[in-house]
Amino acid sequence: MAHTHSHEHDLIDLRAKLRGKDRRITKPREEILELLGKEDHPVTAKFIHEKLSGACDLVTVYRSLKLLESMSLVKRFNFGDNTARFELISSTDHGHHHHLICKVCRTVVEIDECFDPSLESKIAKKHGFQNVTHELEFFGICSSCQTT
Amino acid sequence: MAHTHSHEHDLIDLRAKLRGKDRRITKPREEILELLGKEDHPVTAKFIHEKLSGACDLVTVYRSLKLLESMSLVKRFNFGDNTARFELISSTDHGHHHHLICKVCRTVVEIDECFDPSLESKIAKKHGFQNVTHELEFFGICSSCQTT
DNA sequence: TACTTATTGAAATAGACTTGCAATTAAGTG
DNA sequence: CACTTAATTGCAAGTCTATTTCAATAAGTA
Repeated sequence: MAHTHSHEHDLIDLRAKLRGKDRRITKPREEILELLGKEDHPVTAKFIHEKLSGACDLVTVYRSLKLLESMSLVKRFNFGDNTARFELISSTDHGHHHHLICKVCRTVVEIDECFDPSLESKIAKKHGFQNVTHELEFFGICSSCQTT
Repeated sequence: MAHTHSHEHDLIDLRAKLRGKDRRITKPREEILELLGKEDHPVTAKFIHEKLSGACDLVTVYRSLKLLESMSLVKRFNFGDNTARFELISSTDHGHHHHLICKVCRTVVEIDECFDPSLESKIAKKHGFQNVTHELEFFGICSSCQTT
């Protein structure tokens, strides 16, 4: 999702969630969060590390992302290429949305649509599961990559 | 999906698809296909290698799976744990179905339900994509793992 | 059977991610 | 502010999945 709003809110969120948890507000964590606020699509740890160009170690990026994910500030996505991608959880959709990925050029489009939630509850009920969620991504060939 | 039918068909399929393609029918390929025919859920390359206990190298399992996938005999799934899982493509659903995975014990349930295909075509049209498909998996907590 | 070449096994390599540990630094306290 | 404590970082090393290289092997064909 495009984050056209200020990122102030995310940092305030970070501070609030860290406080009183024996966790600390550090520069890498703030920088990563700020960077994610500027991105329109999920990005890899490597990408973040390169964008931050030496501000911190790649290991710290991995560790920070894991922490931010556990605090529900960031969501992890999997586009099937053995590389985790991370996106800031927006307050509007609470991180629940999907993507349309071009199989050729890997272009990513953010998707707002989703199927009816009744399907999920139906499946949960049928198999006795609780807290059922889903991961859904679409794949196809974008207009630029179509051989006409 | 449970494969209660004979696996003969899959082997015939393999032979047919390999023939005339400068590809060979080998023991590892047949054994992997046969093993997959007996499994009810997607399995990892490592699992296959262990089940075949030394019948062939793990590298050969990876290579064979990639080949079988390219021949549309096997489908690759991703359950979000950085490990590819493979399942025989059944003739009934052409490999298109989903799973419900317990976040605690990793139990897998095969799911037949899916959302209305119109959602997919709607998304494809909206963004100018072609050949749009999707990957969808459900996650939750199974009845045994629920803390009552 | 002999030939051609796809396939295999073994070791090396690649890439994403994690872990151990000493050095650093955030944040509370006097 | 100085001091203390423990969380955090950086670096090196280690894991784990998967791929590549290349000589040896074996499938399919004449």
